[in-house]
Amino acid sequence: MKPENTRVPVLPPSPAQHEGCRGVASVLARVGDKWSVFVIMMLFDGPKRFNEIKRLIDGISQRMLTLTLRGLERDGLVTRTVFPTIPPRVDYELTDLGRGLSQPVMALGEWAKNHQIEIETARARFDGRREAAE
Amino acid sequence: MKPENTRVPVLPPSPAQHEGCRGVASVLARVGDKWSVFVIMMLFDGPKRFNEIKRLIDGISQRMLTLTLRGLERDGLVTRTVFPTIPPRVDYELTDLGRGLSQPVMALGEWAKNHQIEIETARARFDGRREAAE
DNA sequence: CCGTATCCACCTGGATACTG
DNA sequence: CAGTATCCAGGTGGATACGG
Repeated sequence: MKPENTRVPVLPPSPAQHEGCRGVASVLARVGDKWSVFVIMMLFDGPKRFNEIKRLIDGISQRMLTLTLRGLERDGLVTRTVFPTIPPRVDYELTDLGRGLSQPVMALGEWAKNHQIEIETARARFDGRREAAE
Repeated sequence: MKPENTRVPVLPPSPAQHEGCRGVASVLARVGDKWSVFVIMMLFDGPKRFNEIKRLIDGISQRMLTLTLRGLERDGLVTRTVFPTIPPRVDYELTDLGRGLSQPVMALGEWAKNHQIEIETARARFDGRREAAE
């Protein structure tokens, strides 16, 4: 995984139709990759070790946690500090940038929590109506 | 596409470790699916027709727009109104719920636009350092 | 115009095993 | 403990063609 593997909708030939949607997409790709947001939330209240995060999220594979953390590190959202002790110890911490991003992300999370029921209801209704039309 | 195909990290055995992350995940899955956010943003300033949206986003395939709109409709975020004219005409519009969601989404978009450069810089630095270690 | 259906390349992400 | 490597199933999304 190196450069711009996150292929993203560039809204191509039309120039600046809604102002800088290109950059939005690249961040949204981060937010949307299933694990990044969880990691960000876990790191919100201070630095944590690798396995600590792994335990907290639980369900994430070692591989995915590594990839996610690397991605966040690459984007300058978290720092990785290695303590050359035995056994090795690695701390991950949100950068200022990461803490900044966590604000709107948390807001989104809040909204999600508060409207979760409405969405589930809407889904049930939608699926119900589809079934009625079998 | 019907029920809960959006498989989501449930943070399984540990109960309520950070309060309702389950619902967060399901919304984030919507937000993260590469196109939903764009559609939401396009619909922010009023209802639009199918091909109108398609033209605005441009890069999205007909199939993906259909799937995205269905998903948003299922979640109660947009309404779909069919005018039985010839040729047929279908309008999509944000619901109140959808407009509510668009707030934190827009906030996220704003943040993305404002910090796009920092992230790109961080990426370049990260990739550069990796290359130096070839 | 607004879709649905089909096919298929690619990517994501889990399981597992192995190193420093 | 903190990774890396490999393998592989399943999902995602583009292209294309066709239907109402």
